[in-house]
Amino acid sequence: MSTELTPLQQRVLDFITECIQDRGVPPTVREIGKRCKINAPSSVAYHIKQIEAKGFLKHEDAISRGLSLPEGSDPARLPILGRVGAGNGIIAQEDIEGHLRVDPESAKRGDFVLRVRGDSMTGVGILEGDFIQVRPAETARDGQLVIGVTEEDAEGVVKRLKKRGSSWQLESENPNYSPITKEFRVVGLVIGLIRNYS
Amino acid sequence: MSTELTPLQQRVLDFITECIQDRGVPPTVREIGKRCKINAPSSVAYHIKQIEAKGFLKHEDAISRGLSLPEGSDPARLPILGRVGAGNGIIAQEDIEGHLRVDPESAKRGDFVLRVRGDSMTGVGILEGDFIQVRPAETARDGQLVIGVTEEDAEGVVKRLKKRGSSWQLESENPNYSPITKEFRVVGLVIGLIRNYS
DNA sequence: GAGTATACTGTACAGATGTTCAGCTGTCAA
DNA sequence: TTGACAGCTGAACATCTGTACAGTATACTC
Repeated sequence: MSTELTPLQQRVLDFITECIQDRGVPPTVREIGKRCKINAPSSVAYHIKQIEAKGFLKHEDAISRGLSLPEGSDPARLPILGRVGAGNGIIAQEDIEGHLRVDPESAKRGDFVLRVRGDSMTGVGILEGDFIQVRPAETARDGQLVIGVTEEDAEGVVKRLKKRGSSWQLESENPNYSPITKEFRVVGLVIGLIRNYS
Repeated sequence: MSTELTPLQQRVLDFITECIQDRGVPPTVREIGKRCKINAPSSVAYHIKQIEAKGFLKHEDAISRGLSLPEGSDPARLPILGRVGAGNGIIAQEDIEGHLRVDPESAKRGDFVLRVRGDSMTGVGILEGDFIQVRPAETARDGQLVIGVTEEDAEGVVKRLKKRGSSWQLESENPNYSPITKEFRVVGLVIGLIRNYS
């Protein structure tokens, strides 16, 4: 059995998700059939079994509307991987310090969260203590906010990637800091920011 | 009719909440009756009507398990209420423009999200387009970031509440803006910030 | 051509389910 | 005592609902 959903199964699952999220109540097999142009309730039951077997659905037998979305369909749970130096900080060891949940629409598998340290990016509203959502990537475009790592000491910093002349560098958004011009590597893109005022 | 729930109604609501959150499927009137020692399904229906009338429940008529928690009961899913002027903007009509999910640990019932407009708060890293998580409140302490509304035109702005001498004012974090000294009202506290880089 | 798997259809049915209705019980104020 | 009201009961009912079963159609393999 494939682990992928067929287009029809996807439509069924989409409809179930829509009902649960927008209406709060899961649909019945007949409601699904009506919406997805499946005439027999037993056909719908058949598909539900398939979808459940593939892990995209939880189904309680013999309970009306006994459909629910499995764990992890809620806000995506991203690991907090340590602090990132926005000044001269460090991506700490990859110990997971905790988890932060974010909107699943803006998260992809593999994303992680870093905590900002230092004030080198205050010019673009990235403050000490902020959580930054990072999407692993090895390349980036000119001007993007990235997580950079210098070869020698594996420091990790939030910076803006900039092309100056023929060479690339990592620039701060704070006049007190000078750009990093020595060899570095891009390890991820900054795609989100979460801040908590306590 | 009071706006408070009776102890029994609270137990009924707790059970419904428990079912929805833990099992994913709302209970039937008979399941509620069994758990809450109410023998007649019609009694349960009676209580459900009460609870719904008090605004703690949504109930779709004649639909099995047609119970769901009203907007805002899922602390993780906050309504986006419109834009908030960080410069001279406006809290738009309370139309819900969408939803944003946040970490449930940092959300409470009643929280909502506003989108920042303008650049008056860039000094503290609040940029145009950012989403701000707001907790409704009518009072705040000196120095807190708040959502303020001026009496005359119901404008809503993100500002810092400050006491200057004997009077309070709303200050921007951008030298280009002057403080709001005319009469205003605090409607909420800024407790979080979510930014998406696209 | 035979066999098999997948994706359905149509029907039937037992049980679940929301709702209605008539009536009961206790409390509280007039 | 009376009346109003909230809370509850029990029975009945129409409908909803998940499931089972017996088939059909198509595609693919052997």
